[in-house]
Amino acid sequence: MTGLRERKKQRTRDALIVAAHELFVTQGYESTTVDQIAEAVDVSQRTFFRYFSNKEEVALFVQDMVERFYYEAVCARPADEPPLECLRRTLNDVWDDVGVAVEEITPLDLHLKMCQVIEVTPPLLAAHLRHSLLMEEKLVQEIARRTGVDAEVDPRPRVLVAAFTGVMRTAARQWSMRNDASLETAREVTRDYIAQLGPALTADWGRAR
Amino acid sequence: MTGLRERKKQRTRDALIVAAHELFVTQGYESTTVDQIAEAVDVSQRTFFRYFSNKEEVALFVQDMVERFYYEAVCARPADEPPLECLRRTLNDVWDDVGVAVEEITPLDLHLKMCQVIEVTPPLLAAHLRHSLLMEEKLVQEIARRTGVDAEVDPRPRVLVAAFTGVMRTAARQWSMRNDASLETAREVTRDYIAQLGPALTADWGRAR
DNA sequence: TTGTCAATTGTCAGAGGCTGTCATTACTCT
DNA sequence: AGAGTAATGACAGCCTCTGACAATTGACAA
Repeated sequence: MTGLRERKKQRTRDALIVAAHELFVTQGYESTTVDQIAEAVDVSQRTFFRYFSNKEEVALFVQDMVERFYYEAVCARPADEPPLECLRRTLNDVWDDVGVAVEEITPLDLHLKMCQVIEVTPPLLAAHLRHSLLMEEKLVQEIARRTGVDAEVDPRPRVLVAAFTGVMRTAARQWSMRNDASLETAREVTRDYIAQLGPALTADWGRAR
Repeated sequence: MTGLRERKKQRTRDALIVAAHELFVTQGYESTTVDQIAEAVDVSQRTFFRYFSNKEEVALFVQDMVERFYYEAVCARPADEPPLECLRRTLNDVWDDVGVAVEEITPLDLHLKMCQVIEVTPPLLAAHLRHSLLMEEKLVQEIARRTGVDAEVDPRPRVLVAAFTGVMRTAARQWSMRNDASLETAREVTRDYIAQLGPALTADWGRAR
């Protein structure tokens, strides 16, 4: 099924991603031109734009893949789990597999550095947030399906997902600003933040954590 | 205090905003060129970019103002309120004043239509989300100050704000997709969604709303 | 009022992102 | 091997955005 043509395309795409990310990480996103990326892989600029509809897309490609990965893991869960627990446990279970999936395209190291670039580059951060919002909507539909409620009538699926992903994003952001950017610390920070979701909403913040 | 020079600038800026928003609303954001906007106000394209650093900025100017407005209202609140209550009540109290403040720049009608354009225009939505994130960070600092905790150590301010603003955004999004886009319905939708924050997070969704 | 200074603007040139078109090259399939 | 299709390269061109410099206009003091 995988003809030479398709393998070649795959390789070009991956090469573009890795070359682009390396340039972004070393000299910054905005001061890297598409011409440079194309030249690094020895294709024309026009070809670059046939693989990625814009410069943002190549920067966010791996991130988007990770989010799809998480979404699909949620869908594969037993339907009788309480919604919040489902989101939380998926996060925990899926972590290692994500690392493996990423490595098939780009070195994990490079990806983690790229995550930090995304956080500090306004147009990338903006695009990333928008992509996350699309994924949120898919999660809403899935949670609604699992619980048998209609998301257009009952606000709870949207509210739950909004709150949960909001906290996840915050954790990711905090993690990205540390100097030890490893998968392990990312996991810990995220777990800690999610655990605070309940306490943060209660009226009384009396005793600190 | 307000010399002729300054008044003139203000007028040019407002004219650019209104002209831009009218064009965006009628013919779409992406198919409106900066040249068209500049021409509508009879200034050069270069002058447009002296008032707004990019095309997005003129589209989001009023939105950003509204968010600043909310933030400042939060800061003006008594410090002994529980954090969640503070965010919730501010929302309720500030609503009418926002309408008045907007009218000083652009017709309220136009602004509400512009809100819908933002939601359905990818680059605008992206930039809007990013701006909201910056405001979130300011809210985090304010909540941390009021409650006397350190946001770099205690995750609760970030978690609370992330959850709260996440839900607010969701409400805004849902509202924007209705056909009766009035301030009043926006208020109602938002209030309803915020009220569901507690119930959505509990394990048992047993009885529907 | 008038002259000087500073802020605002217009004009021009140019880089960079992105798209349409068309000829050329590279695979696929019979 | 040869027809058919997909991928690519090479232009040309639009639009966003920036730098530089000259022209204009308001502010303010003499």
